[in-house]
Amino acid sequence: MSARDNSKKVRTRFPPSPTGHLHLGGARTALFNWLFARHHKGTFILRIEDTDISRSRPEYVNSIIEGLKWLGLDWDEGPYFQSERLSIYREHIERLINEGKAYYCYCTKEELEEKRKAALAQGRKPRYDGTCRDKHLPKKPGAVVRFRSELVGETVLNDLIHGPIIFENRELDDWVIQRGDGIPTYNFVVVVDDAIMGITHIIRGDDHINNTPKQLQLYKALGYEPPKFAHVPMILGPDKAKLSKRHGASPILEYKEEGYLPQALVNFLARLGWSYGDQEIFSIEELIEKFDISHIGKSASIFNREKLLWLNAHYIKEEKDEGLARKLIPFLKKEGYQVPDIDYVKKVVSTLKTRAKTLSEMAKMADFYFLEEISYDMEAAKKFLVPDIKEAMEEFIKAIEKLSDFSQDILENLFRDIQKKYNLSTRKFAQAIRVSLTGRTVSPGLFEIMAILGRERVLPRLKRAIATIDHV
RNA sequence: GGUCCCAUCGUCUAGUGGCCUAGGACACUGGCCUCUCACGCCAGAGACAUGGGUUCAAAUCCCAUUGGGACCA
Repeated sequence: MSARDNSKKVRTRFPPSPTGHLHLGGARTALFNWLFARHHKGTFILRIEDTDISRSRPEYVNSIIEGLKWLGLDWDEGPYFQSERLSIYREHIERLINEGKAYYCYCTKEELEEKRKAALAQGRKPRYDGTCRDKHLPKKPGAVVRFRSELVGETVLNDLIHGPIIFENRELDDWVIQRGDGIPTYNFVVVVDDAIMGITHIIRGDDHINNTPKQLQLYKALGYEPPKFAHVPMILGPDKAKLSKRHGASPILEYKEEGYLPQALVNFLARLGWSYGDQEIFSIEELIEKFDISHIGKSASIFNREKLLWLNAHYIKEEKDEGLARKLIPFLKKEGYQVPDIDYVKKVVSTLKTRAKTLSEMAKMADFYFLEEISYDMEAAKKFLVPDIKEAMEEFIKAIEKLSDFSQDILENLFRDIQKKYNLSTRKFAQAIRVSLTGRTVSPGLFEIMAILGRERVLPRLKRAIATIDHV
């Protein structure tokens, strides 16, 4: 068969269950699988694990897909839906039963609960006692199907990240592979799908390590060759507990809303658990080229928003004005500004890109470029819009009115001359103008602001500032 | 409770027995640049969980302890 050929070509998968949005942990798992597949020129598969019908929601499927797309993680096959593959699972269950590798079990929940308590009371381990194991019971509504797991020996998982992990078979009990309602269980379905889809490498969270021996025994019973496993450490919150909402583990798409760039997130996620010497910044191409499982660490990592922010700032600085302007426009609109043409936004962006860490932050900083009438920060106005600068301001205005060329250099020369003439400190005069134009004491360079705003917006603001001097 | 995993600066990490007086990055502190802020540049502080081994030599190998996490119930 072609199984041998297939074993050469890498096939990975990302199998989210649509019971929630795509979060950081899932996104990183997806990224690692994607990178591994791309690195080896293999195939990346998307599979939606929606067998839990009660908790699965179509809107989560959409959200996950959109999240992956935004990050740029494209898949070559799928999305497959497990809910459409139930007959495949049923066939496999029947096969196992016929071969005596699985059996129907009539034990009720209550009975099992009692046995569990009894075992616990006697200091024994609470595991299935094998009541129905050798009864060869026929199918019956409500009966579960259990896997006949091995009683002796050991199952070893040769993990690509952790090395060999040995499990004593006697620690495993006859676990349920199909519930009373006829729905196969997670550990069963995963194995069947991965085997049928020819998955060669499973990269997943190390919270699955303890599931693996069960799955390994199932591969064996089913006669499929198991894939290679790489169990990646988890991402924890700042309190070292499993990452949850209150840690900022918001859905991936929320990062988009907050003005993060996908490259930043990808770079951040890649470096969380994986490293390449001292390198911190990686383009997608570089990640594909350099990614390997052997440099994935073993210990859990904590989500560190500061570093994400730094990376985002980095990619904002790196992005071309044109592209950045396009990305910024939705954020400007969200702030309620009237947005003129893209050329104007491009200029705005060029002055803000070293100052903002996110696009939404940038939009907020940009208010004075778009608002018709700015509002003063009262402290700033009180401090800098003072009588001392009034005359100089008036002369500055007059000079500007006469200017034929409203460019940065000209404006700066003019500013210097007047500042000297009136013996004002650069700081004092500049801050007065800054407050006049932006309402604040912090902004991009004065003269670039003026050149962008243009004379028609600069003059009224300066005049208004003079008028307020007497009132503040 | 049982099983399993993990352990280097606050955080992400480099490190695969001698190159380690432990390197880089974020954050932090100081300085330079400067019209403010930011960017940039320079400098600084800051870690091998503990205890035993093994070895001429251990962050690195082994064992125990402690601490964290996950899975199964």
